[in-house]
Amino acid sequence: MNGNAPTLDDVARAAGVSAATISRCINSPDRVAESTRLRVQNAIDRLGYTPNFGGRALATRRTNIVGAVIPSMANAIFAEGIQAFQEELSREKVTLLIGSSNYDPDYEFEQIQTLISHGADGLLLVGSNRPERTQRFLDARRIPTLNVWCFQPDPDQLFVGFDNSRAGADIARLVIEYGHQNLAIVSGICEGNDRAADRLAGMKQAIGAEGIDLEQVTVLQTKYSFEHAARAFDTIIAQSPRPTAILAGNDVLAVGLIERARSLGFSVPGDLSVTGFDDISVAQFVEPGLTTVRVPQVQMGQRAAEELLAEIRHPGSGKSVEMLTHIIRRGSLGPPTA
Amino acid sequence: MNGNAPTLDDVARAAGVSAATISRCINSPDRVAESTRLRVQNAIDRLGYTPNFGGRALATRRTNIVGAVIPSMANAIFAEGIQAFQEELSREKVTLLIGSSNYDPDYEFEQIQTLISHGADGLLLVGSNRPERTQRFLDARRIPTLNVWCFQPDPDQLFVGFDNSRAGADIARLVIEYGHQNLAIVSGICEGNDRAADRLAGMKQAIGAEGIDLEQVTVLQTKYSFEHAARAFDTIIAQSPRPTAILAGNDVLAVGLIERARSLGFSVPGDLSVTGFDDISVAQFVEPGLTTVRVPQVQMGQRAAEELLAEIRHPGSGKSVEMLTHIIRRGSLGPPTA
DNA sequence: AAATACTTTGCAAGCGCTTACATTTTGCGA
DNA sequence: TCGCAAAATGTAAGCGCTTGCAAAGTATTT
Repeated sequence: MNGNAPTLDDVARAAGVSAATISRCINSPDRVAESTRLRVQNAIDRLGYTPNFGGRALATRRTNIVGAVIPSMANAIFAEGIQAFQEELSREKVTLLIGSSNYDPDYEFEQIQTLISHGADGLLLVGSNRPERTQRFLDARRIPTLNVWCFQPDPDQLFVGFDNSRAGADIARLVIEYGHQNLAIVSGICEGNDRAADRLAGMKQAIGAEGIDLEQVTVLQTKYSFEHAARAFDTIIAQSPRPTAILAGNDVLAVGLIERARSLGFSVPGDLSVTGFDDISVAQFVEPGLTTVRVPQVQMGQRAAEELLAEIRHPGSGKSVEMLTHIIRRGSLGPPTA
Repeated sequence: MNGNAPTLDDVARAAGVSAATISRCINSPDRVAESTRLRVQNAIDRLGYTPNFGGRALATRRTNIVGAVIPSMANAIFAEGIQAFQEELSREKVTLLIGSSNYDPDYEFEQIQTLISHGADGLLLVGSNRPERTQRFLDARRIPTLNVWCFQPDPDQLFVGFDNSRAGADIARLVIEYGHQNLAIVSGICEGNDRAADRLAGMKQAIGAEGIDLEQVTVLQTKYSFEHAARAFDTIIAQSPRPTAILAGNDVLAVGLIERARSLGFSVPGDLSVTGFDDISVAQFVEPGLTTVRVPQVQMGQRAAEELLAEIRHPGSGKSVEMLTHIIRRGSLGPPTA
């Protein structure tokens, strides 16, 4: 905040009216006479006045800020959704405060505290299972909170997301339909990440239900990076019998797997099929295109903004929304070669 | 902000001291006697007190928030840099407020106003040429501001970036070295985007300097999307003589060009070379890999945070930093086939 | 024991804004 | 022309916090 920024009083003096009138010009223009409003507007422009945030927050007990804590900004997965979220918010003159947790629950808690101490009127969080401590803090503060990227039929919380488990099951089923019997899964790290855990659980459940022995399915958990995926690939390819399809918990992993496969001379899907999850934009630019689960990020972001704002303005009025995912078929999944 | 949140006075009453003492316990603990501090801390914990942000901001005229306005969050180009920026900030207990401008100067101005009215102590902006009006506003407010993604030897402004023009020239020169004489450029829209404009200018300058007639070089400006790039490709490929290389102002455009080329049956770089700019992660996953200019996003973000914080804490102490780019050679650029 | 310096605490004045209430101005019907 | 309701504006009391200054309490020195 700047020392010499003009204040309401400065504007009032310049326009020859009282501070209250200026305030009204800004907050409820129709309660002010046309002529004064013009004069005031003029003074505001001339002085370059912007309301002081602290003063306003103090007086209204509202900040018009909402906070979001996402696992990482560097990840394309969240970028589009958060962009949509913020566009929707700014339409309502609400500003977004962003923190990122690096997939670490402790760090997430810290970020949540920061956001709240900075006056966030509400919070957008990714996923829903967080440590007791975090949950307690949130409950105590009664800050409107909305969870995205997952969905649970819990009436005490707000969700705008989808069923990761079901989506995981869907894609696993598709792979099996193609005739694959020898599978491997490369998942993200499940600890502290319910989306990853649910996807994995869904996949396993479907695989089991299709009569494949889960003992025979290699499951690796690894960080979301091309390099880690490559390493995972090396482990998997060394096994015998060698899997004919790898289900990845995430497109980044899938792309990493494909790249590694190709650079080692394997053909995808000839020697090996790969599926992803999320449908980030790279998915259509790898060779072959990635068969993956499309997540409605943009809608999710928009809808999340709507519901969170509703909840903030009229507690109790925000609603949970379950969104649907669907599978995008591209070249990376094919039938196994005998 | 919550209605029933405990205030300083509540804590004061609970601890049996004055509000001032509580405030001191929080902000300068060593000016308070050990015994009282303990008692106060106890009361704070018991009541679950957190300082009210508005009150504090009002009293200290500081928010510990910095704002950033980036063209788009959906664009991978900015994601990594901003992530690094925010990590660096949060190390210093400073929070990031983000706005996005959608490459629209008016909207950018609006976002800047929002950020400032929300109390941002400083601002990170992308690029440097903005409308008179915006600049005037910024100057009037004397808000510490730092520009990234570009560099100018202007002592009155802070830059942490690189010379887009030089980088553009570099890549153009490389293409010509490969033997291309028939060139086309697909640039981003230059209006209101000095990075795009500088890159284009640098390319043109280098092309001219190498003795190629600029009149013969088709230059298209288009939005940053795969679709727009595809359309640009169609225009270019219809020309005669047909260019043997296309210089893109950005990796998104380059990837779009390559995809379109391949889907129309052209071989890259056999029939046509393509170069990009930025080295976003897709660049290494397209087929062929994209020859492009690597921009040190992460360092830029980190360094920007350091310098901006310096400038905020001690006006005048922030320094401009010029970073270097270098060309990453991958398969998309090859010699022209006669 | 008195004088001095230092530490610890309290008092109270804002910081810039909103808003209930009071006051003034305006418009309009009688 | 007057009276009155409605519209426009002003007054002033906070919102929760920090901080300069003053007061009170303690320790140290003479």
